[in-house]
Amino acid sequence: MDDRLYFDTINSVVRQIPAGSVMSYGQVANLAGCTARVAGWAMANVSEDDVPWHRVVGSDGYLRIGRRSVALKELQQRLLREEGVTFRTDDRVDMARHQVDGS
DNA sequence: ATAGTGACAAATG
DNA sequence: TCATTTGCCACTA
Repeated sequence: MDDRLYFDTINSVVRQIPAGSVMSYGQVANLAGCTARVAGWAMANVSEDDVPWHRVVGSDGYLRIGRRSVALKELQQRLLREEGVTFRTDDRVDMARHQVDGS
């Protein structure tokens, strides 16, 4: 796993997300110059502590964490709430308020 | 080299 | 509105 191609680029993009804001995987992917799947792969394999992976959510605002990792999902939700991110009753992020305008 | 998989997303039916 | 398909790119067996 030394290639990391987009790995580093994606990490740097995610690091620039301000606290209290979120980005969709597609948004990160666009800025990093790759596709949404690669962004998801990068988040799934992130191992550095300075990467706020919890600020990356699905384009529809849902916290998508595969393999039914409920604990991880709740962790993400908790971290976001600490930063002032508000959630709707559907357990999804209020994108209109917190999504970063990259374009 | 081929096939299957995945923390995605947009298009279809 | 929900379920399925397709496009996408990297990884693993």
